Amino acid sequence: MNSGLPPLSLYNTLTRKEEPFEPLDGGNVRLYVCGPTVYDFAHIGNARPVIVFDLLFRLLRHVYGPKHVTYVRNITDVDDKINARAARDYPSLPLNEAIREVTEKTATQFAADAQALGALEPTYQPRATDFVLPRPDGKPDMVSLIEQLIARGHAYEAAGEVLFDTTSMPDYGRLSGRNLEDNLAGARVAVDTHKRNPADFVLWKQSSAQEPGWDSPWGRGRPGWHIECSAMSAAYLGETFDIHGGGLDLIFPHHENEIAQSRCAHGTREMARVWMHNGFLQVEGQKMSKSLGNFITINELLATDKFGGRIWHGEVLRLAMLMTHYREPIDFSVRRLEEAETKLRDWQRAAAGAETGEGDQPDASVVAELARDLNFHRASVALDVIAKKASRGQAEARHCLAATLRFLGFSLDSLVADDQGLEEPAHVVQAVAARLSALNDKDFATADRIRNELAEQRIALMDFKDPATGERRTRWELKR
RNA sequence: GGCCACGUGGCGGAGUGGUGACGCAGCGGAUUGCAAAUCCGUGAACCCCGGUUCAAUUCCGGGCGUGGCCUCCA
Repeated sequence: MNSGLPPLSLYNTLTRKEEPFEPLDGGNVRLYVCGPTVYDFAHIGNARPVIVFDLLFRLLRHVYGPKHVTYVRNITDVDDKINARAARDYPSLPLNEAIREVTEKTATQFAADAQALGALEPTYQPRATDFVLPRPDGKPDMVSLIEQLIARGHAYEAAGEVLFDTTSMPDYGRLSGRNLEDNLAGARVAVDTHKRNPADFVLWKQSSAQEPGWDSPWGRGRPGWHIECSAMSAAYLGETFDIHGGGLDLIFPHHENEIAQSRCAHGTREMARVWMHNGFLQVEGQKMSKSLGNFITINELLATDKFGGRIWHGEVLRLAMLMTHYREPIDFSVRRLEEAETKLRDWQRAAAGAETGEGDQPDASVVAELARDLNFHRASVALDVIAKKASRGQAEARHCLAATLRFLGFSLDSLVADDQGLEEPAHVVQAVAARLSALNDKDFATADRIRNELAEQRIALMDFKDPATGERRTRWELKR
């Protein structure tokens, strides 16, 4: 099947190698990525996995067909940070209502951010709170998973909590390359006395009357940090699926513990076959942190002048992220954004006027580069070759460039707009004609005045020679 | 202290056991009344020290530097 399409290979954190990708079921390729905890605006570090795994989603859809790829990105709406934020921001509301305010507002903002970054919506975006208790539809849930872990001897109750027994799993720590002794040696927090082993982690914990909680076999409480992803991935993708993604910081303990929970609860040999992790961001050479004052949210970048004294388009941020291979660290800077903007504008200029339609296919060489572990940078070099041809006037290349840009998640007019983006282009057309007429009369003062007036409306004029007649003609674009 | 990444020209960044793509910026030129846009051309780099090898930026070891993780931070 799919002969003629490039072989796809992906780097697998589990094996520390790039491997050929073979889906378990080519008719349903399954991808899970850890989504946001909705307690505050997402920062630009959070934007990277959104963009990287969107690119993977698009590539998989291209290779296997849009109907044959399932992408799940969860929303974590139960967390102690959410509780704290709710109590702080809505002190007059009952906690549960306050929590709902916080999670609704933040989830909506996140969806808007993701869209601005050119990311497609995942197939499913489940919320953790819908998967705590057993469900009418019988999909896996956290309480049932925990019961299963206890029944199979992988978890135990202690001091009102349910804990995972890490010694019950012989290869616990394989993903992160850790063993239990490493964790012991590095422990900097006093070991909780009710844990049998220092590395054991919480599956369920008690809630006080003031905290959100669900009635469970172990009393009123709430789920531990990791169990939600085990439940929601199983609910939509099954016990074993193809790819699990997230940030590098999640390898340990989150993904390690997810693997432990899912495999032990289901009695399977693997949870996901391929584990992919994106690298981290620094900002202007320094770690991003609130205390350094270089903490920047996606929304601030898109809507305020906080970074570099101006706003930036979401697609510029997208390209700025993709310029560097997804596993490499990125030093985020104004200069990087400027370069991304220049590049995207060049591509859009070269694609201007292209006719696009439904059945358009992206360029094969670009796809082939992406198939090599999402090597976007090499793909962009291939795209530059096409853009060069397009800007020389090859209509076919222009068409291909436009289709490929769309495939990669970029629009054709985010930085450069032609008359479609303008309500009344007639006055521009008129002004351009008047200027050309003035130029013919060598009336440069008038011509420049018209050009300046248009510039104030963010309309830039560019003269060029008609290739056929040699006459001067003028092109214009709306700068955004 | 333990584990894991990363370190290529001013900047971004790919890649390779055999004298190092490409992009941005710079510089020179064409075009232009001037600009912008476009086109052509161009200089410049593989953290340090050992080892393996006929040959290392690429493999191995050590060092230095940066970053991440080390039990509730997605």
